[in-house]
Amino acid sequence: MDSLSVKQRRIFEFITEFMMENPFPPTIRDIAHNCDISSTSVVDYNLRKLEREGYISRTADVSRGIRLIKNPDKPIEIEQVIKVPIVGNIAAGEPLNIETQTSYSDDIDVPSFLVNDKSNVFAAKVKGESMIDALVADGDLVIMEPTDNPNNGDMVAAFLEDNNEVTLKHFYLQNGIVTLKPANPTMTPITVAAEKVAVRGKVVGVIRNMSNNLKSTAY
Amino acid sequence: MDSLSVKQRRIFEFITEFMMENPFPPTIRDIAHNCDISSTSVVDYNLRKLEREGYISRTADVSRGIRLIKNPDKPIEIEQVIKVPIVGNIAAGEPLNIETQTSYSDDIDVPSFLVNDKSNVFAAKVKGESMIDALVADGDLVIMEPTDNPNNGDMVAAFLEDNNEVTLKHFYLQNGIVTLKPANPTMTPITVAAEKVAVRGKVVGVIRNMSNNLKSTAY
DNA sequence: GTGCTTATAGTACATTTGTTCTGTACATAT
DNA sequence: ATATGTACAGAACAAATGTACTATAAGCAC
Repeated sequence: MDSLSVKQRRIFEFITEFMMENPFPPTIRDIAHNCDISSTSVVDYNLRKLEREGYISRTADVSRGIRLIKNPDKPIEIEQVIKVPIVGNIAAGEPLNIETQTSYSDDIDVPSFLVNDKSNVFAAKVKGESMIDALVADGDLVIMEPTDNPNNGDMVAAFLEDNNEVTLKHFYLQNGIVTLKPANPTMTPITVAAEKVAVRGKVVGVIRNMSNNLKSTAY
Repeated sequence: MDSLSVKQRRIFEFITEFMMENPFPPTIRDIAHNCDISSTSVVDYNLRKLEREGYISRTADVSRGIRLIKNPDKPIEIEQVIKVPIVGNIAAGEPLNIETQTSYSDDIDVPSFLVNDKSNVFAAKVKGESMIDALVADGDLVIMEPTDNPNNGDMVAAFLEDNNEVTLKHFYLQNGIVTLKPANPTMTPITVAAEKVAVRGKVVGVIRNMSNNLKSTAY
């Protein structure tokens, strides 16, 4: 008596479909008609069960007072898109200042599967071809999660003191020595003392927009 | 008699707020109480005006049958996210069959700025490291717009008859000869006769998810 | 002034819609 | 067999809710 019956699943599915086409939930009778149920009481009966099991929530005495809580089939998808601030540009030779998060809300909508319920992620636009060894092109949008002690193997945005530049590489720390490996195996890694490296964030995603890319990459 | 009155804006705003907190629109009386209107007929009167001006749409005889159409203050933001089907994998040596768009709706939410109001775009997942010269890594999601005659300079998914594989390259056609240039300038281009190349689609975006990338790219 | 439109109020009505009650059928356990 | 719980049907009820009608007041044109 824990899982849902066929009818309950059918009802839940119908409510989901209905709410994709309408900005309001169906009525009890809408459900009855569409799920081949002859009595409103049966719908109520099954809705109570759905509510008890936590799949929906209802507001008493309110027409269409149904809220979808969790989906029995698909994994719970709260929001399919998350707003992420664009904090600036990443470019070799220029520091990436995350603090300069000015009030102008230059946000971007990022698919939630890139962000995995982390709340403090941010985005930066890559300027120049200098990150090409990390498979990141000019104009790419890099989604990052702030951290200053990444795990080995993470792709990070690292500030190199000596070169005075931010670079995207895979991070490996061993015995106080940091090895930064490019994503492209044909390029050679960089090795520096840990004190000379400041990790700004860990890359969780890259978005490349080529739909209005007019520049002919002739070379 | 074209623009909205203060009360109409107030009503529109309340509906918006209400629908941010509830999965259903307010009733006529909800609006009356919250907008300091004493009569349901006045709400109806103003809703009719809002509908005439195109800000909302109503469904007759249906409780809470209000839909928000456009916002008088903020710019219209139709959808910030677009569902795109994932049609399969791109991998060297395997054909990319777009036709195999089975009913299992394996869709993905893509930020609309990648898709630029094109409706028939699709996505494919890249398998293997063979596209690395196009700055595309294993596991990347490639967003494509179907076409068989791309413009010069477009990044395309091209099927090479001789090699029997799909590859991502910049496309250049001249005198019946197709030149496929990798995105990475250090790699060398491929030159083939036009008949030997079948372009499947034009790449409009790339999405890379590294948030749960557990494989250590050790090499 | 008259006539017209706009904006509002009050009220009544009809429909929509959630809730409840009673009854039946079936399976399962005691 | 009796009891119990689940699942459903039908109907009646009450509350929620959209719609319509009438009336009043203010502004504006003529």
